[in-house]
Amino acid sequence: MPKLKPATLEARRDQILAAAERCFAREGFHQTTIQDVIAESGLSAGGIYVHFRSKDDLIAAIAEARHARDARLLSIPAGEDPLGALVDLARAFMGDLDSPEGGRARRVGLQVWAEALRNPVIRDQVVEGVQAPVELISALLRRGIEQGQVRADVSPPAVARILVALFHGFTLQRLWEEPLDREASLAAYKALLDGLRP
Amino acid sequence: MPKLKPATLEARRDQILAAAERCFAREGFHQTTIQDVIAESGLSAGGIYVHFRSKDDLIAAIAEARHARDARLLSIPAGEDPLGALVDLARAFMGDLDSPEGGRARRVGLQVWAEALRNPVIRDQVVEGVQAPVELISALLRRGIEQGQVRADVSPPAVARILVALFHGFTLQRLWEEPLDREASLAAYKALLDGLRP
Amino acid sequence: MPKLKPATLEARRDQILAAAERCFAREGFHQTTIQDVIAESGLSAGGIYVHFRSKDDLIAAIAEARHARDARLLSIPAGEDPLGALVDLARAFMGDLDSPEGGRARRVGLQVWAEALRNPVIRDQVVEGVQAPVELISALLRRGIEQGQVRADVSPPAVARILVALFHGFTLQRLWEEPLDREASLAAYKALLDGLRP
Amino acid sequence: MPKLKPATLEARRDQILAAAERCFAREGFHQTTIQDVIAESGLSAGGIYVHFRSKDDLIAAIAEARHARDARLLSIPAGEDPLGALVDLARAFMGDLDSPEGGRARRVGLQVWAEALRNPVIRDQVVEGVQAPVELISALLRRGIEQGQVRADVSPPAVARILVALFHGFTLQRLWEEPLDREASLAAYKALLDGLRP
DNA sequence: GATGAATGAGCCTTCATTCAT
DNA sequence: TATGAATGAAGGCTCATTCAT
Repeated sequence: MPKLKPATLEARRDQILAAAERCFAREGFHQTTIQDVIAESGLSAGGIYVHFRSKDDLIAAIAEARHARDARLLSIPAGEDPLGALVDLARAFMGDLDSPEGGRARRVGLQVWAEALRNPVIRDQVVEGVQAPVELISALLRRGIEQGQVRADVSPPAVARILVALFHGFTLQRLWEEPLDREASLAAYKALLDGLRP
Repeated sequence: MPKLKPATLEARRDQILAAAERCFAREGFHQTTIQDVIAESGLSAGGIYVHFRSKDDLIAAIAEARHARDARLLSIPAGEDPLGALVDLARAFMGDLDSPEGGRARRVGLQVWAEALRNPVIRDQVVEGVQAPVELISALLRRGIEQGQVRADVSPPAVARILVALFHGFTLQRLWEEPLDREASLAAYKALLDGLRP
Repeated sequence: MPKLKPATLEARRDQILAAAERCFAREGFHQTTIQDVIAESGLSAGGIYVHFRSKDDLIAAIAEARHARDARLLSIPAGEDPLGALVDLARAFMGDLDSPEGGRARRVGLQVWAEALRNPVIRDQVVEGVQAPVELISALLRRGIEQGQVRADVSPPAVARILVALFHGFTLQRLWEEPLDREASLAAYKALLDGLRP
Repeated sequence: MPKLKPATLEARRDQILAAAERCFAREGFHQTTIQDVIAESGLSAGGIYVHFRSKDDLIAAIAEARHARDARLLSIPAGEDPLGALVDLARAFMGDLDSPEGGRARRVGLQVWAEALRNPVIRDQVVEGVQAPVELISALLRRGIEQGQVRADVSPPAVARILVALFHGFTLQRLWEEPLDREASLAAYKALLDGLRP
């Protein structure tokens, strides 16, 4: 018989997660101290530990949240034209990348990518997070092949992986604040996609 | 006027850098302690500080070394066929990625990419490190356009950026030890490059 | 004027004390957390503080309870034979020591003995707890001297203290789970008591 | 090739142990903070950890030191008269108890006795520490039986255990600063020893 | 009265860095 | 120069206690 309503508890947890995300986006996991999160969240030292067992637990929760967010982004479904859908996907992706929330998520995402090298749990999460877009794009390509809009001599999953890699790499350049011309990038991307036509 | 021969000094420095690289590849910058580097290098605590002013200085040196190494990789020159050169480039890149030394360098590289978000000096280094391949590939593409092997309606630097992004993203997937079929990946890459033909 | 019936209040208090005794017997005063007592008692954090002002207060209550229990054990009265009564006393003492409840009480007792070094209130309690058996045994010995069953050249309180010391030391060995042969110990004890005969 | 001479290192270790003993004698193991030991020793926070892995390690070392000290006290050998030797033993024991150093050792000893209930390593040490005097006294008694100075119907180890218990219990009363008359206590002890005569 | 989330002082420990030898 | 014991400022976390519900 909990004293606070579960919703309130959940809200507190989210409050901490949001504060942690801001901190982690700013300073990275290991340069952020629990004190930073405390200050950012407005709670007290012990308060964090009511909701998270340890700093690592908090990091895991953040990684998990980012993972869930990425999955949500993929809901962009395909229309009639698979290659057009791939362009739409890129456009949506770029749009999210430029939003403050998306930018923060990506900054944390890069920390997660790096952390995946040391933490098997996070690694599995990251790999699983790659799997989903690969499968979505593979499905689009398979449909394109069936419909004769995509050449039949390419392996859909291999191309899908390459395209996901392209998105990831683009994210990196965006995070480093390199001068990216969005439309020129899209045009270049479309040119490459032309290579998939029969 | 150092008492030891400069060569000996340089050797000591390299010994520390090599040890640090192994540590950083294993645990990341911030989870690696100076004690770890000391143990790995076989030197003493004070000994490190003769050659590096601080841990940050050591990290900067490692980042710089990685930067230099990347630049060296780019020496693969282009032959007559620009698009063929892009394939050669990818092949060389993949080969390096699979070598133990290259793998370690990339693991550290991912740490550097993440660190670039917090450290302006490293960020500039990383951006500069992207610039070089972008320019190399741009040059290839420009030549291709001139020679009529590449369509004229694409922006060489934009395509170059996209291709570099693709390499970066591919590196990530490789580091996460996802199951990558090298030849299928190359075939997919070649298919995309076909989109650049006139 | 409490709203709950005093009996209920008392029962809650005893419930907490019983839980605390189990915890203290297991882990000692300072290694037991209030959380441990809460978990053991099935109550809530705040619930403890309705009945005890602080952890120190709880420790004091436990020490007091042990003190009261010890006093109750002393009700073994003497018969006609003072030296025989001393043997009966030892037998009763050993019996209690071997009971689960007595064992737990002694484990806490040892914590109390240690705590007496730092806490004057507990020290006074402990000293008072020694006083009682010393006086009981002194009285027995005095009677023995009067009746000619005990040699007259010994100081009853001094011998009594020594005998109480013997009991305390025996308790220690029992708590450390050393291999003690009860009958052999009693025989040795009786032999020493023979030294008190005229 | 250590920088400081091993002797210096050992001295530092002893300096910490001495400071820790003073603290532990004053406040007990768990109420003493590492900060207390630091302040008492004059070292710095990290300095402790060069010589001891953890607070528990420090406690173990103190317990070990006490153990070694106790063993040293036992070197009082027996002369011709076993019962006389038992009196000498008691006298030496009391003398040590009254010395400042011995008092401190006993205060820590009581903490060790209590800790033995929770810590198997310390328990074994304590049990071993009891074994030694038991064996010494057993040997005395056996010799006494052989020489006809001690009655033959008692079990030497059982009596020895009882006598050690007596010493332990006496120590407790001394630590609680109860009013003990040394000569009266010795007389009472001697009276009990008379019970061992044939 | 009871609950349990929250508080915050303080604990043990780490670790980059220094400096006497 | 090299050594490694020592420094001391944090860092992560605990836990006795409180108080809004």
